[in-house]
Amino acid sequence: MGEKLTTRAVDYSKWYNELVVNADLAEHSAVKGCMVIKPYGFAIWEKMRDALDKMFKDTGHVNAYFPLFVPKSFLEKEEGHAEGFAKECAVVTHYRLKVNPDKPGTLMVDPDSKLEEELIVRPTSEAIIWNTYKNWIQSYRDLPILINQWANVVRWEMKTRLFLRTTEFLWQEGHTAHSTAMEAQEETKKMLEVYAEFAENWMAMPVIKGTKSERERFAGALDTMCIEALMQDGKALQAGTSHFLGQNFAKAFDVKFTSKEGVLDYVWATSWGVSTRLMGALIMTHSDDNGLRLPPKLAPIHVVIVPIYKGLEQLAEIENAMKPLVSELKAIGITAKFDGDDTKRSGWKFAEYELKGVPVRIAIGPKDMQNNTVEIARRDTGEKNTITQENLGQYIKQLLDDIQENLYKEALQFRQNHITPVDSYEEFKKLLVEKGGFFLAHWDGTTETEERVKEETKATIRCLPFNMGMEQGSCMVTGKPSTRRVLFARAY
RNA sequence: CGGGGUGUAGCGUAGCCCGGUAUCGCGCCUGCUUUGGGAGCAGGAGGUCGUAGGUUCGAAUCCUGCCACCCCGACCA
Repeated sequence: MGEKLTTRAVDYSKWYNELVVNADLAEHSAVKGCMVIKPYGFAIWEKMRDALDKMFKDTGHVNAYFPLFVPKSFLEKEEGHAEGFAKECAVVTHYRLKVNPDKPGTLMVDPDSKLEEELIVRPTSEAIIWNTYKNWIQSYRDLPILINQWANVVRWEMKTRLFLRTTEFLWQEGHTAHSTAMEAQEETKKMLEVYAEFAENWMAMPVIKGTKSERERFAGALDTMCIEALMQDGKALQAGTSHFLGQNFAKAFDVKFTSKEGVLDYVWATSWGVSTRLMGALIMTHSDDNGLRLPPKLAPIHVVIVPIYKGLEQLAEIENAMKPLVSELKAIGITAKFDGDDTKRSGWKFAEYELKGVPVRIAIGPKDMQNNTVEIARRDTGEKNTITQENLGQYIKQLLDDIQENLYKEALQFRQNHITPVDSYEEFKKLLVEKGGFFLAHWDGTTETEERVKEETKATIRCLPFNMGMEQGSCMVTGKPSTRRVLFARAY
């Protein structure tokens, strides 16, 4: 981990501020872990959401919506699930306020409005959804159910971090029900693949697919698969998870179906989700010291046109000259913005759009007007070229594709340089500090060893990667026999 | 919840030890000059110094209580 990257990690706050601010309502500490997503930041989220939503639909899923509140008794039903989430729940105990008789002008909770049963603001929706599925499923003919929900959830973490761990966050959660274990397992894997494809093709962020160790597994799941990404400061980030829930929730909520053969059995389940954390991942994967670098597929604005002019007449002249280009780009699906704001100087605009991560900038001034040229700058490399105005549309289309690909290549290169096989615990500890990134090491498969590593180094097992062959070896910590390497890293 | 620290303009700060009505930068407003990489100059607006009390002729400064926030640990997508 170089000095520069450390600095850059700190500076993310500046880029974040373009997109989002921490909620700071009346300096109330309770909402400081929440965030206000500004329009530009939300536009990026919408792009991500739309792309994912289409992928879900293309794989046979439909959207629905379930209640925000989960009765406490529902949450209790699946034991592992309940224990996993108990410590981070916001709880509704009353339903009414009244004017405080002792302190006029202030409100107090009306003690007469105490709820019989507390309501939990959903930290995730398995409980409320499985309580609903119970009524929807009787026969194998009712299966599978392939539902996704776009929603907000609340997890009252002790420590929050913008985008990566906010108290309230936006996400999607898929909840599916199947008649066989195999079908549910296939679904779990399928959705993980969808996430991986989205991360790599849309976010230009390479990920490692794998299975979580028992310790890191989702509360209530039999198996958790994940995609793990590497941030520029050498820390790993879990970017998405897909869980095989077995029959745990069906048993907890008594969801049975009659099979074709007339046998009564519990339903098999999966759940999977990604959140606004992905925006953090996007920023921390591609940003440089000048701000964001957005992959064109997720950029709200693809091209910004900055006029350089003296006087409003010249501005109007340039704007007119650029109108056909804006239309041409629009026709081929490229969003272009002409920034004719006369209250900002061109140099200011250059810096501003770099901060915002707009992939392509066109600058055009009197010289260009005379020569029938424009200056084109690409955000990823900073490269600037003066080119003729002929065929600009096609040129830009190609350029955007190049930028998308280049961002992925750069990130992949960085990650490849930061996957280090290690065979001794000493080497592991040394390189973890000096180099950072992912480490492939042998592990004896026990939770005790995993916990010891975490305690001593703050690194955890990110996953047991797919597509990694068996290999005889010995655990780097205990020396006990091991049949495969697993992926370690310090993580967010 | 334990240990440490800090509250001064929209933001970031100096002043506090050693009491005399608050400094500087960014931002904001006005004017002129500028405009091919976050403009320059001049003028201006904006502060119950976290809060309640105490000491004092006089408190941002000293004392006490309260509140809030930040950092380190326990939790975690």
